[in-house]
Amino acid sequence: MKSGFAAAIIEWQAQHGRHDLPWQREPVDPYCVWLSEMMLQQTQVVIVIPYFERFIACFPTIQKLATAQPDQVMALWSGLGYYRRAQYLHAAAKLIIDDYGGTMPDHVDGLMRLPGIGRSTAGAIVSLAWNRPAPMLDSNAKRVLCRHQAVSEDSGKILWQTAQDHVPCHDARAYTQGLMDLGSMICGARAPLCPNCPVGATCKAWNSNSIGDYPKRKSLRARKLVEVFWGVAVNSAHSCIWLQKRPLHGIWAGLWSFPDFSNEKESKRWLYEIGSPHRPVVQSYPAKDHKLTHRHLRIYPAVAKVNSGTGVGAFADEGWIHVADLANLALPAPVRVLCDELLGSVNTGCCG
DNA sequence: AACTCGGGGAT
DNA sequence: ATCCCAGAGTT
Repeated sequence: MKSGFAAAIIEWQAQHGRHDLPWQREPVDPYCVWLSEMMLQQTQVVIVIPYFERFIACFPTIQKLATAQPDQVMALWSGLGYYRRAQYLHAAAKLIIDDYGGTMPDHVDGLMRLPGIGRSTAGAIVSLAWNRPAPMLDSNAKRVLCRHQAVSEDSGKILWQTAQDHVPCHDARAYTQGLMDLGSMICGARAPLCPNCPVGATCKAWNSNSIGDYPKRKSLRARKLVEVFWGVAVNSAHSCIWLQKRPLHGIWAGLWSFPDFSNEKESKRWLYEIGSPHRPVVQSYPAKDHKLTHRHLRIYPAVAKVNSGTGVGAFADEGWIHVADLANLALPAPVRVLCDELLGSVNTGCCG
């Protein structure tokens, strides 16, 4: 259908929307659109751009990604969070090469069979990559549609139907991009700029002066405080630091971090072991608070400078890591920060 | 329906 | 401090 709503969004997007994002470069590459959608889940454009540029420079095609080492893929995701997304992306790339003849599915159902791609991401990819009609319902679209239709229910059924109903037959790319641009630039969560909105004339929330009621507030739950004790062994003479790979389930699955213990005594005991036969001086570092969506980590690093240990090139799942290799390792954000404080600049690298 | 899974920007 | 963000998968 061709509604006035869609037409207004499309026209507004052409005039005021974003046209210079890295994944919009012509000719539009479906793989780039897919990568961007994966990276953008639950985060923001300004955060993603440098990660996207590094990733696409290293893995410019699905083929390159499919044959990449998992550790290298994870390293390029290091700091971005929600690391399962990187594993899904990598697994999906392999599926496309091995089972799909190297061709990305170009329809919603096919895309949704790939790991990490849900209904919204599939719809975004179909419309943005191939300019074909498909509904998309990210948080921008949700907010715009909730307000425009004055929908207070949080159940997805109504909103998905609404999203489906508004998708235009033509210019699906501009429409989807326009919904996202509008949600981020005009119909924002905080202070919507309704007088500038291209669909304000038909917005039920705006016209009933009840913009603040939509979308419905999510009830937030208190973060649980979790105390973690890190054993941080540093060999300054060799510029290396001891890290181990985390378990494959739970927080920071498969990323490299410091050995963690449930109390300070255990972390210090471990430091004396790794430092033997010398007896390292263990100093307690200031606690670091790291807040996640539903946890509040209070990290107590115990730091010891030890003489044993040198950088090792071939490691299994733990060992001395040279400062130069940290750039190409998947480290959780607070781990990279602490490495940086102890050894100097440890930025995320590109390729090896 | 309720959880899990990160991190940082904006106010 | 609090809220939010181009969500998906599991239980």
